[in-house]
Amino acid sequence: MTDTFVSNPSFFKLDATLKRIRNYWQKTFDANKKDITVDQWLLIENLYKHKKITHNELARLTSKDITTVSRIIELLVKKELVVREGSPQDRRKVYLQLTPKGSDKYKDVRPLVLDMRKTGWSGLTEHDYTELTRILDAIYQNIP
Amino acid sequence: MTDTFVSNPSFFKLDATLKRIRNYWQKTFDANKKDITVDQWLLIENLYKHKKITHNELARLTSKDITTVSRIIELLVKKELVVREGSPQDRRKVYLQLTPKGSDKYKDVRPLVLDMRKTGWSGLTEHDYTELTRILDAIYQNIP
DNA sequence: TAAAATTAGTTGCTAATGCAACTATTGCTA
DNA sequence: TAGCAATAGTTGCATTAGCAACTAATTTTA
Repeated sequence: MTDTFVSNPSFFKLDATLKRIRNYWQKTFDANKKDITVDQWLLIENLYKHKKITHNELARLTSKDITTVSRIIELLVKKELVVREGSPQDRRKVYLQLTPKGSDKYKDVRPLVLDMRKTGWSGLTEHDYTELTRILDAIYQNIP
Repeated sequence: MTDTFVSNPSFFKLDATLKRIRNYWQKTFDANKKDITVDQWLLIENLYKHKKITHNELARLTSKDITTVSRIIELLVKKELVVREGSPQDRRKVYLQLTPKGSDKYKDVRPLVLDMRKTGWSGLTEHDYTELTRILDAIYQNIP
């Protein structure tokens, strides 16, 4: 790998792309009055798939800090989309679950998300997706 | 593009990779007592390259909101790494410039950044870099 | 079994993000 | 030229991020 290559700002491009996607998603949520943020959506998506998990597990699944998860969940509880339920076996643990309202929110928002993913990937191939995944995974693994 | 493909969480992977990189950079800055954040570095890097620019131009160059730039600059001014200088021609404009201390900071931190980029890309080829750039640019352009 | 270490989660703090609303200045236009 | 629109930047607000320090509960170990 040459020096000119190394000096190229890939971090910046990653950051810029992600910000653009995040912004597009948020604007679409807002325009459709979904009353939800992008990261709140990510948590709801994972809670829908995994039914009943703890803050810690949700943090691992979403690559978020547990403090961040804790605070986003706080907001979702206030919106009555999530309930917390202490574990009787291990009283340190708190299980999280979508409420019926939370499940409805998931089903309501999901089509929008699929549409936006389609938009982002239009003109690109499955091979492109494989390549992106491979390269990002490699970078991820390279970092100590 | 198939539906299974579209439902794959590329946003999440981008987010996770970027967070990992950012975290690695910040920890390296901290371990070497550089007293700087990743985004503060990005602004310093751009100010070093462009010498004398406004908040607006810096925002465009870094893909940041102008309010974000304004506040990060505030911190850099407090650290005496940047000076603000009003334009006599257009009194709305404020030009930004690195102080000598700011230039020194750039030269001091830059080797660390080059090293970290090398680490992130180890085992990958220039073609991989080209592919990543191409795919991210395509996604960026796809977003309305 | 008592003490120490680990684990789950919360709270305080600082920073980055982006929208809306605001001030100040400049440019445009009727 | 008076008035309106556009531009540059700041401030207020809510959200996400992550580290450190903390409480509470459980597990390990001496």
